[in-house]
Amino acid sequence: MSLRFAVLTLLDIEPGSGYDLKRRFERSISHFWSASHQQMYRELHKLHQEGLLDCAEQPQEGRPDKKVYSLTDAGRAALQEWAEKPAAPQKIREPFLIQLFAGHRLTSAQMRRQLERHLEQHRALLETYQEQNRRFYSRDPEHQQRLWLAHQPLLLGIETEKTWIRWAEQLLARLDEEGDS
Amino acid sequence: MSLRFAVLTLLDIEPGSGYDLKRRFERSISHFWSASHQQMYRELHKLHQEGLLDCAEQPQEGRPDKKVYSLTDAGRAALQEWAEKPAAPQKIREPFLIQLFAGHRLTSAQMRRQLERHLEQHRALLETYQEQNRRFYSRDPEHQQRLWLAHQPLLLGIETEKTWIRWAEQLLARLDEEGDS
DNA sequence: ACGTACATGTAACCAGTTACATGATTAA
DNA sequence: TTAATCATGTAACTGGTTACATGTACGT
Repeated sequence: MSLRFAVLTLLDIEPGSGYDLKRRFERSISHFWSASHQQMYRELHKLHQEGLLDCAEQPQEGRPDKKVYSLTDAGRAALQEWAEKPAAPQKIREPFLIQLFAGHRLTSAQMRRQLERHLEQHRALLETYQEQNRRFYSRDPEHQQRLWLAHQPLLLGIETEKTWIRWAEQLLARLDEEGDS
Repeated sequence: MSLRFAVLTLLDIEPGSGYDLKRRFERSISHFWSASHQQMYRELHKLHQEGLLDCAEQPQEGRPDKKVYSLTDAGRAALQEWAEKPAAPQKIREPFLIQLFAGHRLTSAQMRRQLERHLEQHRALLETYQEQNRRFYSRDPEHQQRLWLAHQPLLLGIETEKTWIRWAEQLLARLDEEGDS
């Protein structure tokens, strides 16, 4: 259910084509929800069929035609209704933690490598989040004011990554203490 | 792919039936990976077919027969191989953050209600995690020593929940400041 | 000649959820 | 007699991933 409302939300802010949407997804929603272009197109067709979206075909020169989607009244109503409803909190799904759980099958050196690899990945992710954060604060105050709510997930992302990194560093320190036991 | 290795990991620690597995899942792995009993049975059948599991049928009195699964050599090899391999870090998938993103469709009172509802849920989750943590530390030192690695995901869960709660509280405070703008 | 951006799709498959089905035992 | 626990499953559906397909334009 979530993808459809992510799509409706983006098109509510500004109409666009499937291709457009994909890019806007990557720049914003992808921090907390991702989707491939195939999913996007499938969802757009379904939403169109159900009458939640209008579709205007725009012929273009030298490029494939564009299908520009926008919300119908029914679409806006559906989005509104969903936005007010409680959303079920998701559980963590992290394969790496299953590997930790299976840790008795690894030597402590292998375990270290696994942890260090993940640390690297999370540090890199933190870096890109912080970069995006800096970009946000370097824009004009009007922009910051207008989009402050939409900016909050990024802040959560930053804090979550820091938490993960702290945890992994402590675990590494503990692995050192324990030696090869 | 993760479910199959979660199953293999649990059966590597101790053989058991599908029903057993389900309960052990709930007590341990479910903090970071969940599955329904249907998924479990399906996975067990597949793993058995592929020769990664042995199955011993145990007739019981007054109860349905039990199928006790345990790893074959091939199963242990597959688990080992997977445990050494890098695991792709998962992205956050949190519908609530999409709702935040669609925040312009809500009044700030509605937004407050949504946030408070989520805060409650995360506080409750933190409580149950901390309860499990206390139980762990109340057990004998030998037990703590033996399972310290498997206990780490719970610590991560606790810190993650705290982070979430801090973030939501700050957001609430900010909503108050902004008033009904 | 090669890659990237623009633009849209089909098909097959895998993973996860929901609903339904069966049937004995035990404790309130 | 009602609900919970033990124990295993089928079927239909929804959501997500991977692979494949097509074709122009523009820069290097």
